Amino acid sequence: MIQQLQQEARLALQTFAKAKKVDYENLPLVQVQIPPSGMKGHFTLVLFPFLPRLQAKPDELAAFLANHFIGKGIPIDAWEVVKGFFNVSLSPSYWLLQLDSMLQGPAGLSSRERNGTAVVVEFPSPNTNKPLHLGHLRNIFLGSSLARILEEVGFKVVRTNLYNDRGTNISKSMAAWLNSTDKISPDSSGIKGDHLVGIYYVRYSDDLKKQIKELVDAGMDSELAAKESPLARQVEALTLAWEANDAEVRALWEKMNGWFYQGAEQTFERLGVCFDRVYKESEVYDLGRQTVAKGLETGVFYEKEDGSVWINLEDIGLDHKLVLRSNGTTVYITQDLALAYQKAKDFGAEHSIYVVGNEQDYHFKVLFEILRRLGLAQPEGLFHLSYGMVELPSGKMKSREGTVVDADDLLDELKELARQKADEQGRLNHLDAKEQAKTWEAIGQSALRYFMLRVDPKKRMVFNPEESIDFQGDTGPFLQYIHARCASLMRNASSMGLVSGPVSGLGYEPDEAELNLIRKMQEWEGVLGQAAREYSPAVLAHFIYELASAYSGFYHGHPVLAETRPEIRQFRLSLTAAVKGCLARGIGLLGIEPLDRM
RNA sequence: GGCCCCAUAGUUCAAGGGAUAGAACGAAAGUUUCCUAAACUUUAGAUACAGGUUCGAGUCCUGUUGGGGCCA
Repeated sequence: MIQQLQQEARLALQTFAKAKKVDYENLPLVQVQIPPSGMKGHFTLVLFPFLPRLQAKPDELAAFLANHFIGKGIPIDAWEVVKGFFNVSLSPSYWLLQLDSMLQGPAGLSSRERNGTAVVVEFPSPNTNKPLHLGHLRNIFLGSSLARILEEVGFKVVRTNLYNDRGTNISKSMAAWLNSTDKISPDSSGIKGDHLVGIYYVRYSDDLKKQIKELVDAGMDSELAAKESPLARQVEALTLAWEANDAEVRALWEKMNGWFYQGAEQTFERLGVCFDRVYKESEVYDLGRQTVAKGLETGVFYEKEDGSVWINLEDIGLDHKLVLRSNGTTVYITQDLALAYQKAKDFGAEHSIYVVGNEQDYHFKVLFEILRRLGLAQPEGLFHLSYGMVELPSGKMKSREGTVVDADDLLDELKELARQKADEQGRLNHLDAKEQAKTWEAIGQSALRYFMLRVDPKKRMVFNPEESIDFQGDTGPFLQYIHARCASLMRNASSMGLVSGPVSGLGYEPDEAELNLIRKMQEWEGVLGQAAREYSPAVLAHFIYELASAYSGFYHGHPVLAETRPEIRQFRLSLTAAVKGCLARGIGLLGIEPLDRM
């Protein structure tokens, strides 16, 4: 309806302008909004911008528009003008018909022109030397929710993941493992593989610190000590040996990475994500050299005397950027070039989205520019979904200070919290143990997911592990709760022999709260489109909360099954069914499994 | 040193250049013989500072301060 009002208003204003003999071709689009609560009307058209241009008074313009709308069959019931705001109300029968069509099933999306277009979404691309942490969770939630949203609006989505499985980081874990006397494995210790690799990584850091301190105490410069310590040298040697294909080092590397994959995949499964294609840095990095060689031929890159290869990006306000070291080893961006090439070959996708933290903004600016110059990508098809860092109240997470919030631990804690709450209130006693456990998990995850997704991806966010996540108020469990209540109501209805159905023939005039709910649901398509356009699940998250909250208010003041007048009872039951469907769909797009009982 | 991002109630988050800046948590008060009280209702409380553009600025521009990030 918003679109229809906008289009018709445009036509009407053009006609009006013609009659006034003023420029009618460059009129801006009319803003159509929802009026603030307390104002009359279902929709607002903002007339301010047109008043001087059309030399008209608000009343005059509003009357003209109202006439036009009515002439076009838009069921205007009432309208009024407040300052430059033109508020229109539609007839109750219009809203009842709207509800009927919502009950038919999911609102059809009109923007089908994108149908079938492929888009690659890459996330969360972890290093293989440490288990997943809070930051990865934000990444995963964003990536997987965005993938669902894009599918919903008609894209064909390919989910990819890139394991950063080689180089200094994993060498550090390997060094610590080699130096250890215990040499434990996941099988021997029962420790989850990714955590075990992380334990050795931390051990490396601790030992390195000790070695550096000893050297510094012996009088060495601290920078030199960091380079010259035995551990640092060992790591360098391991990395070189890996590059040289040393069989022993490769075997150990395979083994420890294998531990990591096993652990990480377990966590992915718990989170309900799976990937269509998994890349490993070790498999593509060599291709990077070829890509650089090609770029040298075509003059995109240039070579310095020492043999290192660079690109000059001064003309777009960036500086010179290294793409290949003088010793022939690749840098970070070399591999990304290779991977982009590989992805283009594998999927030929027109769109490629990288879900990566905003500390890499500069990196992606450079990467996209290089890809463009190499002719490997259409610039408008590339998007860096740059999300803000997750911080703790004490500041950034630091592995050195042991303040990193582990993903698995956090999921466990939230599940436990959900269990405690449910137990206190004896809520899930009627379910069997398996169902109970599933429900706790779903509640815990809904809390975490919603907590992180409701924040604008671009913004950094603060996570307080002490207070953990609330289950009250603007939270995932609240959404679940409202959905479960709707489900419960529908169950009770069906045991009374009542079912939802068309409402337009009931002859009932909905009140404000009821109309408001229908109007809210009508926003679904616009909200979904915006979320997809802006790559922002947060937009959808806010909408769902508003809908849930509005229903909650309605529920308290409006008996449904207890209502004695059959037509009202039938209307409210159908309204509830529609809200439940809308909530379930929205929650699902955030990656949250909607619950029927909690 | 160069470049990028951010600044809204005590706290965590909203607000396509439009009306009286919305929620939630926390604080204060209330609601349960009634479809799930993880709920509902009410009260108090905010746009860092200084200019500018505009009919209209939390939003755009400039500067200042404060915070964060990136730079083989």
